[in-house]
Amino acid sequence: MPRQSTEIRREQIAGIVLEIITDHGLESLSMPGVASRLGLVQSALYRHFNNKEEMIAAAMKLAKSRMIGLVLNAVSGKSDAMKALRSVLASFDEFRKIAVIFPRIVFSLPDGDTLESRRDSVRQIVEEILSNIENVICEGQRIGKIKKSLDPAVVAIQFWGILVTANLRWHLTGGDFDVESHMNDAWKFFKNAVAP
Amino acid sequence: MPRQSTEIRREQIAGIVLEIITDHGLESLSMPGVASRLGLVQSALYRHFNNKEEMIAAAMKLAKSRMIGLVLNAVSGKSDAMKALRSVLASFDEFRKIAVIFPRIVFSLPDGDTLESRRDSVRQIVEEILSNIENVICEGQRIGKIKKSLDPAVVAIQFWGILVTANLRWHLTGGDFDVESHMNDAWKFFKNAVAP
DNA sequence: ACCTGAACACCGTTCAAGT
DNA sequence: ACCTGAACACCGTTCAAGT
Repeated sequence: MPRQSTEIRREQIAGIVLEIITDHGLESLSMPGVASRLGLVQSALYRHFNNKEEMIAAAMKLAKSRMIGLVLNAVSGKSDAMKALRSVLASFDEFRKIAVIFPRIVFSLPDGDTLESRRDSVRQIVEEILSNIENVICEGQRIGKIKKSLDPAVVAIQFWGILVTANLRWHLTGGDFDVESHMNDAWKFFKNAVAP
Repeated sequence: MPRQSTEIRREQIAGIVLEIITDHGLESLSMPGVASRLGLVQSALYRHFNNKEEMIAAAMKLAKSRMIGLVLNAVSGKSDAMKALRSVLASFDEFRKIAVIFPRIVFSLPDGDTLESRRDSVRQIVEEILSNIENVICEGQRIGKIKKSLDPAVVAIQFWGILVTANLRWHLTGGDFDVESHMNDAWKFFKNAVAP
């Protein structure tokens, strides 16, 4: 493998780190592992990142942009707010693939500052997603599909709960559970709860 | 620290491991760390457990019994099903303290069999909790407080979602969020959705 | 039966040295 | 400017040896 500029190496490393965390978890992420995928020696990584934590942060940034893109893509161009929300649930499989890394990060718990900065980056992503969903819900209230007395923030969290519980069930069962049923059931429950 | 029987050592170790995972996370769990808390040398632990994984399993078993106890305690002796459910939400703070370890385990992702056996133990616990909640919901349907057309399993998962999202929010914000508001809002939403 | 101490392979990080 | 190779402290596990 030829020499590469730090700019390119940083991108390569972020991609590999994200892939490893997504497919094999944080515990399987090792400097020798990342380095060998690039045909390098582990110490070479320290030219491009100060430490492992910064490599993880770069991977998180990548995941964030993919995640936001996914949500925006799901809701955009839908004829009304309820269809947009349903479409977010429908893209759960892509959602889930990107989202694994967030609980892994949040619940990994190293100590002190490291913890806080990891957690903060996930919190920002979740807040951005929730705010996007909140917008859709407001739109739903405007067109009279969602009860106006409900607080959009509360509804957004309940909606987010559908994705979160599905994600947990998926990981608890190793993917062996009926996603479609979960979504249908949860959606019916949700729709009934928000109906004017 | 004097010599102790394997029986006593296993209990001591399980307690210490659970405490470390709960307070500092799986990453901070080290053989030297556990051993020193008992005034032992790390290799001494291998007399009582075959490896680190079995120590974690013992800690999980401890957490399971505490968790089930908590739920049973919250629902028992309540005058009706809705009060029992609300009381589960009210005990969130204790719930959360015990429950941290589950996502930590589920999302830690070591490889292969280890993963599967860790995940399975958490799945069993979640299923047991869900089945307890389902029973309460059936009771609620019997006394006419919950719409009879709803599938108790679906309602149980929606209810579980309240705890799960609260737990996530708690960890995302480092405990700096209004639990009571979350519970009040979510409960109102839930109650409205299940009302006959 | 319970524990110690030395050893091994592995990991994250540093640093001097190569090109 | 990018990379290698040796070194260090740390971890999980094994094993022979102590009492």
